[in-house]
Amino acid sequence: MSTSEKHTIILDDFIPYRLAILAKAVGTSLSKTYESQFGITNQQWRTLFSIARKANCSASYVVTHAALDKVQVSRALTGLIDIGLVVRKHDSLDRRNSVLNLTVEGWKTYREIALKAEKFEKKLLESLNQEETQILNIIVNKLMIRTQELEILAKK
Amino acid sequence: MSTSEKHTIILDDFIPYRLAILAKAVGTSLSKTYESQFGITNQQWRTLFSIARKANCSASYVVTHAALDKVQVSRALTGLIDIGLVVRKHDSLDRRNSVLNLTVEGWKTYREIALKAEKFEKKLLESLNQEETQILNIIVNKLMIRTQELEILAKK
DNA sequence: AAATAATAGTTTCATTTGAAACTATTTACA
DNA sequence: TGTAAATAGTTTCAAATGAAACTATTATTT
Repeated sequence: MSTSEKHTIILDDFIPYRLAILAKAVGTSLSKTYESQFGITNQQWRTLFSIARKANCSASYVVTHAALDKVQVSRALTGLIDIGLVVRKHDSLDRRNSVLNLTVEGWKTYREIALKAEKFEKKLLESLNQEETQILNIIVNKLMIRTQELEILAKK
Repeated sequence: MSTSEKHTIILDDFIPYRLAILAKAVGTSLSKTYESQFGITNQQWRTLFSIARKANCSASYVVTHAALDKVQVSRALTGLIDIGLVVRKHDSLDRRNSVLNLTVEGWKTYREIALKAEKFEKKLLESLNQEETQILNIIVNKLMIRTQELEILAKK
């Protein structure tokens, strides 16, 4: 096989690859601001943020809101309850549903992490001008929708 | 703790989260186009593409070029050699280095996957106009650089 | 030249992951 | 009402992961 077998895909220019690399780098960098200090995983902080957003929510709410699967949420909750950041009750009207809330300590931790996360995002976006930041959000929306469309098309 | 403990982070608006969700969705969707058909993992196709890019390369080249760690590359290569897509020799001048190449079958598979990947990317980017596509690339570059800068700052 | 350090790559082992099976409870319908 | 299906969440188990230890080879130092 000769080198005339040329092709066009260069990994560094391939958008799905670039997005994967970028998201991983950003995520790793962010996680350093809370993992060691609070002993909390990515899945746990997403869960924490979801409950902060909606008191008395169920685990299924967290599944949807935090883009985690139910196994991940179950385990994240076990951890958060263990370290006293979350309390779980059961819905008396439908005992299958859990009723989740942050403890006082949970709110405190949440606020600290939220502050750090905001600072991180702010610093990250300092590299973009206002127009770019705006377009970034539009692009992410469009690509999310497009990916879902392609999924549906592929199934047919 | 009352609901006056309001905060500002909404997961859906938080860029690091949005990037993670998007990259995962795009990656999962793309992987469906090759995983089942070719029995190849994400790490394996990245390795395949790197070797296609540079014949006679070493595993370390793949590590850098495909953004994988050396354990991942080692395992990806074992798999690719097993199924006959890659051959490995040793550099006679420095026997620590491997010399990697695609087999005829490897080139064939590569071309088929490259074609699918290109089609996928094309379809994905159809949702953006030309200006947006251009800005997307600029943004990804800027954010990558910025993330590296923040990493360095954090270490100090 | 022998000892030490560095490099390329592999293997091991403990942890993380997620699909599938499971428990508990509620809803649908025969 | 009793049986089947659905839903919420947990546990299990097998596979994927990655840090650290390892092998093999080459480079550097004394």
